[in-house]
Amino acid sequence: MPKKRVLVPFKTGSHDHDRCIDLALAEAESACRKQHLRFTELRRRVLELVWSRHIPMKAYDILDELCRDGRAAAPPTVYRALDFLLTAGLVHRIESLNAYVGCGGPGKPHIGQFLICRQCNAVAEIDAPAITQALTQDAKRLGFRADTQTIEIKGLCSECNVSA
Amino acid sequence: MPKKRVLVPFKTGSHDHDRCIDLALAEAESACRKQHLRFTELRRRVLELVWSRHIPMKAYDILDELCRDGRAAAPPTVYRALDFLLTAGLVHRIESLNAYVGCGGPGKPHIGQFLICRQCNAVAEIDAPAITQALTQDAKRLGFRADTQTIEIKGLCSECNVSA
DNA sequence: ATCGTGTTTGTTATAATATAATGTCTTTGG
DNA sequence: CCAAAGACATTATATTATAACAAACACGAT
Repeated sequence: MPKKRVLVPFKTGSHDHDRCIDLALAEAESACRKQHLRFTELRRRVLELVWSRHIPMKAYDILDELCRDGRAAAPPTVYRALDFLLTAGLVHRIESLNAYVGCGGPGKPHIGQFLICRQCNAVAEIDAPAITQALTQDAKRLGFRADTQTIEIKGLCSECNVSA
Repeated sequence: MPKKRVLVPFKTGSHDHDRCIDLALAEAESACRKQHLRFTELRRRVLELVWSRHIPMKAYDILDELCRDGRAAAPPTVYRALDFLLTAGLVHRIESLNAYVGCGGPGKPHIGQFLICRQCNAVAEIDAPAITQALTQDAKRLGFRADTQTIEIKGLCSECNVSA
């Protein structure tokens, strides 16, 4: 079984976040080229906005930013771009927040598990195949064929834990 | 470690569903009495509607039913009742569907994991402490103190699997 | 019993999230 | 270059959820 990995660690502290963004955009560019998907200016910008912090971004916040860019933008503008990014495996949707985060392991298909800090909203993405498989197995025992998993854990990240 | 349990099995086939409802209402009644919570007529009716099928119910569908009852009802009517039932541990919210299902193990605190059929929408609730604990443990290794978990698996239930 | 207090419900309004439908423009492959 | 498909713009509307305040009700203390 593949080993557990931390796909996106908590990054609440200061770090060179421009590098995170640049890396994500470069990976996206390359992933899209490989799959013959069009990584348009709009999609690139939306992905950049999703990655603008290590916290989930809401669709309407992204919309506001696009408008601030001076771009003609309405809800469908954002939702279409997000759909594309979701389908391309470049972002994940956090169901319990109606919000979106950048995917930490684009290219390699995986089922992400998310840790979400109640306090600072920081999100970490991990990939624990043992859990994925255990769930799939448990489901199978009930005759259920699992195809997608939504796993979102809320709590306090290490920094907020200390300060709480 | 407590053993894995099926709290609510798939019940797509025919069964005496009135018994499911009656049982759920009786358990709710008793749980509320124990905790000195008011199980009002409205709350009882909303719980009954949540349990009306083994599929997730949406807030506005519940609202429609309340109106059909002839009751004065508006969105807050439903959301307040649902909040109460959620807090009392009598229903669960399915985040990925914005919908609600009856809790299969009220009284005993637990973290439910949900299996949701894409085809017929049937939902089963299981309680697999091994998974809950593995996730809590993985989180802990990142300094994250988990307090709630959202686990929702989509796929095909046994019946839909056969007919698909 | 009844008064005061906190809880529950009613009511109106509005916020937040998401999609439908249609037309135009752009890209791409032939 | 042209045709077809894909991407984007635009308008309207559907869906989900909460804020704010008033009225009704339930319960304990007297």
